[in-house]
Amino acid sequence: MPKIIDHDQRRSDIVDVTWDLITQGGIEAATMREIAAAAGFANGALKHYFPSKDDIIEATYVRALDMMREYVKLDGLRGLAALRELCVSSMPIDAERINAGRVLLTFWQLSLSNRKLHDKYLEHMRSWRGLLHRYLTEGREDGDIVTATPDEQLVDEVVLLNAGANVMSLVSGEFSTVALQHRHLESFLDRLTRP
Amino acid sequence: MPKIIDHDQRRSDIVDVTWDLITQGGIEAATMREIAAAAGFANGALKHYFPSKDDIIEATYVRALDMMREYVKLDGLRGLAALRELCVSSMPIDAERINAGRVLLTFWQLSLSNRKLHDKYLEHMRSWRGLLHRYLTEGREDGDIVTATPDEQLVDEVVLLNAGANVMSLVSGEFSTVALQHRHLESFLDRLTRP
DNA sequence: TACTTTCTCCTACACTGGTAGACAAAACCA
DNA sequence: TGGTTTTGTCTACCAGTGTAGGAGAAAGTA
Repeated sequence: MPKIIDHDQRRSDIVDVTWDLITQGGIEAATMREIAAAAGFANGALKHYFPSKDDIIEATYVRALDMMREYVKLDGLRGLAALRELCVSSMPIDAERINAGRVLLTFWQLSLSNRKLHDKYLEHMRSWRGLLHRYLTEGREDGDIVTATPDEQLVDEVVLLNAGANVMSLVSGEFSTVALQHRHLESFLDRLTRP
Repeated sequence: MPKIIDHDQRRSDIVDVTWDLITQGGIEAATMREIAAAAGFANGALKHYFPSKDDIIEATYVRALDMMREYVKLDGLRGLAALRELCVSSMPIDAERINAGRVLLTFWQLSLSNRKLHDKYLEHMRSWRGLLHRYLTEGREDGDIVTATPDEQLVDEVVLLNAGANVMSLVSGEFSTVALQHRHLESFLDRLTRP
């Protein structure tokens, strides 16, 4: 019997390395040779864990979407409080999240010519928007949220602000600061509580 | 004397073609051979008009930024009216502008590893934000804009909404519709007129 | 018509990418 | 200890890429 390797762990390590490469040098830096070298292997070693490069990329994409979910800690929260937590923790407010934004930017582009990635993103959006809708509804039930603006518009506004913040924190971070992001969110949340 | 060619016209044609290729297949589709073929030439014909591929890409980038400026028709407008025009016409509200968003998405990514492109974008942002600031100031002078929210925050909100809309119209256009974009802007502009 | 300059095409070159396959190394079981 | 199967290395291949250079075509002038 041969050497025993935890394949899932290996795959996870490879995705870690791919993530870092994309973070630092974009998708162009994530070549098979680079990924293998950064993971401490020679060129052909990855093939036992991923059939092709596309599979590595896809796994890294899934990691990015999962990570956005993991940031959110909603233990027991509901309504307006949950909404606040969801919004704050999905904005690019620290170095790690800004890196995640870079990965996201990469995959937005890839998903425009890759149906599988695109479908994954749509599913992610559906679930994220679903959460936002739910907390808005709860907030209205609790009487905390009383604005006349329809929920659909509110949800979309959060999504646009989030996507915009992810882009701008990368591309013009000297203008779109973290402090401004917090102000945007406070302004948004404040509006919810007024008719 | 040889055949007379308008070099500027040629360069413009080449940029047109490159634009279309990026629009349809992303930056990967814009290879020298593809660009030449789509422009009706053979491989080596481009070299008389652009020294290298990077120069074609850069020229296409400049075109993208110029296009965003050209959309805006501010004949004689000032203050709140000018602000409205500036906001509306820079959102991805039709097919052509959505295509421009795709080009923008490509260049956001490129500018992360290309100082020259990055500087160009920062300059563009500076001028765009400057315009927004100016119209906000005028609007306050005219008494149309009375909100207590500071201008810096308002400017950044427009920028984030715009960037987010550009991304989302490409990646999840079925959620972030053009109708919603108009609603976001109306909501934003309406807020300016209230304390 | 002949000449000169520009433009265009074609081929080639150096390089990089993903992928496949042969072979060596390692590790566990009998 | 020996054998078997996985794991890892190395080399090679093929398809692309940007770029350079040379040969020919085109076009205007003398």
